[in-house]
Amino acid sequence: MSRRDAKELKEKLLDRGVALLMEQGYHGTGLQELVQSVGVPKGSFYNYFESKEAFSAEVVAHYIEPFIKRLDAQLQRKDLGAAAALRAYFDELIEETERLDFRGGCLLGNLIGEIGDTSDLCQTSLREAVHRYRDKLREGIARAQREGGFRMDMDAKEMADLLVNFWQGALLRMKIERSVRPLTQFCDMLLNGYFKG
Amino acid sequence: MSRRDAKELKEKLLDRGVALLMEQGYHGTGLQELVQSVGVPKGSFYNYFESKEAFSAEVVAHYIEPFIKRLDAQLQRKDLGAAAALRAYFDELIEETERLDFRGGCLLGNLIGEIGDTSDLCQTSLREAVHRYRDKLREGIARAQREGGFRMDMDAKEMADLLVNFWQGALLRMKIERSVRPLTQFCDMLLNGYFKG
DNA sequence: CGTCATAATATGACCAGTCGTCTCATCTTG
DNA sequence: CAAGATGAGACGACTGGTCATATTATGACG
Repeated sequence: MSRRDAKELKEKLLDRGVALLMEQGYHGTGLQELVQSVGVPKGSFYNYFESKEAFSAEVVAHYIEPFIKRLDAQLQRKDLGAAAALRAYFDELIEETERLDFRGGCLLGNLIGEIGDTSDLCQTSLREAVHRYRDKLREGIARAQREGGFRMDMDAKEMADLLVNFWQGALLRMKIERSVRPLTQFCDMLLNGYFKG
Repeated sequence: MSRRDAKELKEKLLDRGVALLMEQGYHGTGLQELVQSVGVPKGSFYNYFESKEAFSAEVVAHYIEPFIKRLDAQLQRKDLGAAAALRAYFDELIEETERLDFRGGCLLGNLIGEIGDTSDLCQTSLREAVHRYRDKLREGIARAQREGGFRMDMDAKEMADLLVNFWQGALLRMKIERSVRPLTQFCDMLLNGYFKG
């Protein structure tokens, strides 16, 4: 197998890892299941990753990047202010959640709950991923403040932290209620309410 | 072993189940580990519980009850209004979290993330536990509204949902930041801010 | 340009251990 | 004596991880 294929293979493993860890969690997902469903021999896995734990830490980083990109894409839109772009971004996520029948939620939140204080490696990876996400949100919030869409008497970073944390909580609740209600309530309360001042 | 002892044994299994599921999650906890640490032979477990899944569903109910009792105890205090009692309750939890070195979080949140959409039995049990907790919070919030401590222009049930969901999110964040900051931010923003109107 | 020794990588059978579940002969108790 | 509790262990499947072997890529040399 050539080196180029090898890179694609690693990508495939990470992609599949996102899906499996989302569906079944860390301990619920076996390496055998992972490699078989990708078509990689079991032993080969360890050519690409040190361990299941190290693999999962990479999966976390692999998972969050597209969300940051999508958020950034909304913030780049010329037809929307930053406040409206944030709302558009979360509306997008809510719609997606509904399409997926309220399954999954956020891989970061799920893994934090399951192994957030038992795996140092994953804890670090999870913290860094959350911080990158938070920083992108802060960017949008700060611009919304300058544009007059959001209140100015709060630190943008603090607001971004509220947003991230509350969103995680709303996603958990969504999973057991099987309803978008917690998510829309989140938007109404923060983006359309508290943050407007 | 007499019937009375048997009842104590079941209680012991549930208590230990709370601790183990909290530390290691559902798939991370083995029945063998559970029964050995309680001193029950492995086979006996199935006299008390149908399956690991049914056991976990019972653990969930067993877990939440003390929290509801503690919240109720604060609400019964004659020296505090309902708003202050709620704040006192969460302050108590925050202090406890710090003592435990930011470990664990909330069993409900952790299990929702891990198996909230793969185990129907547990999903139901989790939803019911959250609802009981939410209803007790609503009780306090409604009284705080009547006493003039909280804003009146919002439904108490909706406010209780916000409280529960946001608290779960803050607990997740606390775990990876290893700091009470997300929890105090939660109190400041909701109890001392948004809810006062 | 072709050859080939060597280095790098891929492979999958295999390890020791654990999983959740269930059985059943034996023992305890009302 | 009947009914339930016990406890040792069987069950097949699976766990994360290893390693000797097989395959492939490499680059100096003829």
